[in-house]
Amino acid sequence: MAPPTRKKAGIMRAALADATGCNLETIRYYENIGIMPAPPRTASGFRVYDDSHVRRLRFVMRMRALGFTLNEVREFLTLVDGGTQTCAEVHERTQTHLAEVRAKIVDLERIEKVLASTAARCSGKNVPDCPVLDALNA
Amino acid sequence: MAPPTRKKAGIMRAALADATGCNLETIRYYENIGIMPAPPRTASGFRVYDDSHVRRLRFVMRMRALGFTLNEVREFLTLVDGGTQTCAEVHERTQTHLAEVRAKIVDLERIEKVLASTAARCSGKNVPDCPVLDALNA
DNA sequence: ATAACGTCTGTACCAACTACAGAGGCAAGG
DNA sequence: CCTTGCCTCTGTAGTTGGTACAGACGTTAT
Repeated sequence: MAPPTRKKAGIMRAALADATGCNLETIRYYENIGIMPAPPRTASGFRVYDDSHVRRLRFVMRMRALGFTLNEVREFLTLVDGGTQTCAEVHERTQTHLAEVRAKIVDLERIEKVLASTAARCSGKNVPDCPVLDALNA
Repeated sequence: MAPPTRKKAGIMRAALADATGCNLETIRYYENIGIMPAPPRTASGFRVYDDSHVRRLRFVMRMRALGFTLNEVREFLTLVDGGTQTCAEVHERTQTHLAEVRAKIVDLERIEKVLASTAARCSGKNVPDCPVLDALNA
């Protein structure tokens, strides 16, 4: 029943996509740009993934969901892979990213205010004279 | 002293960039994708802009600064150029965009919370065990 | 045997620019 | 007159983070 080796089952690309929710093509893309390691292949050239790939891809996807760029993901992975990472380094990068996120929020809130107040001046009627366009032209 | 025609002075690309704060290359790009009209040229092929171009480019830049996509800009410009635009249409598109901006803010605030609370669990000390990475791996 | 998938590769496409190479225009200095 | 130097022109490639083909194989089921 058990195959010759007891090593992790081994799944193919579509199964990895299923297991992680990642897009099929994105997996290959991540391999190409060095975010995911090149997995072993079957004799006929098919990629074979295991639990470690599932874990790594989930890690990547969590960082992306938190708005980290792929470069930032790469840096984190380097720290992790090197085994020499310190909490201090990770903390600092996270704080930097947090500051960027907060800056974006401030920016969007400024935009929100302008849009809301401009739109509020609009009658919404079918008239050719529009305060929104006037504001943009001013 | 006055040139044969009294038409607007006529400025070149770099001057338009200066007048608007737009990047030099972006002006040509906007022309290529139909956001800016192709201006008249000198005999030797240099683009000659006037006040109308300055106004249009400023309009585009304001919309971009408010987070509208170039497609949205194009739509607004079509409404304006057609002369048939109604305030109602402009208002609706602005409201749609406003809703998108608000959704982005909500999204970023969620990210901000996760990042802040995760980072807060971090000692910041030079230890190899990192709660941030643990959280990303969980 | 053959249909119906799955996987492989490379490549092109999206937004919204930015940058660069290589050619040519144009004015001023020597 | 010629050169220097800056301007403009064109097309094309690079950026980020993917997505989507096309066309060629591999694998499995009937």
